[in-house]
Amino acid sequence: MGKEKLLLLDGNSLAYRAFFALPLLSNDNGIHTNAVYGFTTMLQKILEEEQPTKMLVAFDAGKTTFRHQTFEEYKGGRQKTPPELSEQFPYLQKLIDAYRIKRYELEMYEADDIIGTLARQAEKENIDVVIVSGDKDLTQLATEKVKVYVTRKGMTDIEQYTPEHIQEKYGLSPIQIIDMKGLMGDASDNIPGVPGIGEKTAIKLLKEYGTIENLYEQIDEMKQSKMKEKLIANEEQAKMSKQLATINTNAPIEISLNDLNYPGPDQEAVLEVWKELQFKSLIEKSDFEIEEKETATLSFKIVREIAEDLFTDTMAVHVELENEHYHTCNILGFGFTDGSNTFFVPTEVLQKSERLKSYFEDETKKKYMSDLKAAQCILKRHGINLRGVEFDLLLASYIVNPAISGDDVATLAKEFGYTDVRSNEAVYGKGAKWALPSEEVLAEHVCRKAFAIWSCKERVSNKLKENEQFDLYHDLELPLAVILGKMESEGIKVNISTLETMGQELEDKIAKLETEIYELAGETFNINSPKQLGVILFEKLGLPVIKKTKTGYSTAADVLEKLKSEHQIVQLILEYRTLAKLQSTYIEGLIKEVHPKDSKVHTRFMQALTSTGRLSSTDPNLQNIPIRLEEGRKIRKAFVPSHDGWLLFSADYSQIELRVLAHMSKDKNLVEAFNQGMDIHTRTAMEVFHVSQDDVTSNMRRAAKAVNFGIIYGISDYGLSQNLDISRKEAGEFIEKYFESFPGVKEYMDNIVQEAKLKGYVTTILNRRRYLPDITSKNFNLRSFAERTAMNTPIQGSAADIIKKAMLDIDARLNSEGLQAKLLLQVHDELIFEAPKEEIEKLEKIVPEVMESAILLDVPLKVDISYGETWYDAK
DNA sequence: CAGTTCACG
DNA sequence: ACGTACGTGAACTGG
Repeated sequence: MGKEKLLLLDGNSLAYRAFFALPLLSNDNGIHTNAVYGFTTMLQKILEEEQPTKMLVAFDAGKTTFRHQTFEEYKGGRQKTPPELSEQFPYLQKLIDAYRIKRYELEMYEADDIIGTLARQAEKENIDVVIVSGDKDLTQLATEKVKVYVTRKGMTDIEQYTPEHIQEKYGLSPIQIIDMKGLMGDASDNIPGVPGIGEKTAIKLLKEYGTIENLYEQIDEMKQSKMKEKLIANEEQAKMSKQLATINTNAPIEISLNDLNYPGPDQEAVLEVWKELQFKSLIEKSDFEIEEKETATLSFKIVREIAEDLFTDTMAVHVELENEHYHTCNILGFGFTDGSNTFFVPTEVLQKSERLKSYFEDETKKKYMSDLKAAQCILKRHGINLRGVEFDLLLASYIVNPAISGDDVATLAKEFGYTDVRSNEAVYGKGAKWALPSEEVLAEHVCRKAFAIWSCKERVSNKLKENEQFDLYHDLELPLAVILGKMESEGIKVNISTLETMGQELEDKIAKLETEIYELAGETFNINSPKQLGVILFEKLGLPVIKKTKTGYSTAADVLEKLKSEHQIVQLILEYRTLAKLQSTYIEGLIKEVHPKDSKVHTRFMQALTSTGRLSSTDPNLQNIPIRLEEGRKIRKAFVPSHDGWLLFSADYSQIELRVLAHMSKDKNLVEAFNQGMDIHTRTAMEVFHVSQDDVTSNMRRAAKAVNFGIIYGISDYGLSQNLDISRKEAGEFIEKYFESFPGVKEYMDNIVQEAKLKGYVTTILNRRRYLPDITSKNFNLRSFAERTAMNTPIQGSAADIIKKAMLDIDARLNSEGLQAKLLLQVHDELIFEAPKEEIEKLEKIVPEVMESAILLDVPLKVDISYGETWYDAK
């Protein structure tokens, strides 16, 4: 057997050291990871260099130790362990266990004493010892056989304290370190020492006298000095300090050297912890075999004839799509598994087999999927009504953590520790290189996705239950996906010729503006290029530079607005921008999205994307169709009902976010304002400007409105000053006055930021979560951003909860009333329907009633409705 | 593919 | 002292 080597680590001091040495990293779940990361890098390095045969990480047990009996204030005045560090200890322990390294702590003793005791025992057995710590306290243990390593700056930079090194550095032997501390004290442990004696003096004295005891025996011979007086006056304290600094090498440990054998890491377990903490760089460069190992084999069949009993009662089902545009693309195949039987069904079977179709439509056959909405929509195009979906990995993952990015099964499954799915890119290639692989390869890929869904279901569901989010997922998002799918499949009709006519007119106007702009500029250039435009405005024409971007001059609208009076060209550019935007995005862009078959646009509502719980809309985005300016608003004339004799019907929540704020903050004044049914901006103006309702000018109301927005966004004086174009001081005064009038809001905002710091996340009315790891950042910008987010997300997210719930309720109600009216669009606080004229009267009553009672708040919800022949007229 | 701008709530 | 309002998507430029 080779030479034994014992490696002893001081867990607490290393964790502290790493925590303060490294920036405050965190994973997607908002758990901070820097201390564990630093510890890991140090550990990896030391394992490689030292190749120990025995190992132990020692921890401090509790607050009080035997040293406190000597000196009550030992380690007094220490800052409490920051919560960002405390939360890391469980992970640190998990990691150490994964390495199969022994951990130990002992009541009333510190890690130092455990280490000292074991070091001396090992020495007697002629075993080499290496001690690693984050501070120098342990250097007193250094001998011929015991090396003490202390980490410097980073974590992997190490200073070796051998007796020779200590001799060189201090001119003392290791054991004299204790005497040195006795004389000079140690501020971090609150060891007093002798006041007025520092490192230099202590070393000088010890070189002469050897030990504190010896020094005091011979002190009479010392020549008179201030120092001598101090030493005499503090003899007791010096001796006590030495005692405190002395590591106990005879601690009553219940662990022996034989228990410390180190068998090497459990690589799989270590990787598991690294993945959880997202130590991506470590995973990549680790020589652990796991990442490279072949994914576990999965046996599957390719099924072309559907037997009667092929489908079991509960299965994971995956519908593989050509691309993300599920309203237009093809199905590539189907994967199924019930955990023991896994098979692939080629797309063609859909035409041939009634059984496959009825399986999808059979409500009693429970299906676990990922992105049920996509499957529902594409199957609908094949005349199939998907039913019985009980689990959706995409939605469940989103509820667990909306920050999880990526919507393919491989990425999602990975989040929950299942890695045996290849990326789509690896299977198909990307961009121009995209190609269908052989059926065998495709089948395996699709089957693996189904298997991944099956494997993750339990874990994700448990996580949801643990977070008390199962209801949000199961009773809100899951049924909502079905409704959104219906809305998307239904689509909204677009009158292309209306758009084309508008496009013609725009083209003329844009051409005219172009010529005028070139004339005023004295040359032609690309007006759409901020870079070229900047040169014209700020160099050639010499206009004052108001704002800069990273890359040059800002030519954004708010800047140009301020330059209007400086030069005629500015106004023309603003007009050009407005029209060019309409033309490219809303005329040309929209026309491209109209399906020729039905003259409709079928947007995709992204249900697992935003960090607040809102939906988003793409291809086309129907949530940002112009309305604020009349020119743009006319675009809405092109959106029409899909049948003659039908109308578009719109219902929108009035001030939903401020009402949510009133509810959540319970601010008396704000609640009262809504209960009285007042115009909230006017009311805010009355409070902030101390005037009566009749004396509120339109400017005051405008300012008050901006303040209200600011409150929702997580107010800052700077932001408000930018918005209102006033000084920061004035903006600050507005805010102050607002908070004086609505103290409950102030209190709520303070509390929510506190809560976010404590828990690492904020929640909405229906317990949707958003993690905010940056809330404890030392970086002002990151932290401020997280604080504003903490204030905004519960408001924006709760409003999203409310309208989502309303969509479920309205869908149920339309069905139960047997109405033909169809919900088509959602625009954050607004629902758009189409309905036969004859149903309008009913809708006028039903829709507000249902929306207003979706979730009951401490203040009433108010819904305004309108309808007309086009979306434009539904105003 | 990042940066800028601008449309919406 | 720090330098931004919150949440999105699309079009365009230019490296």
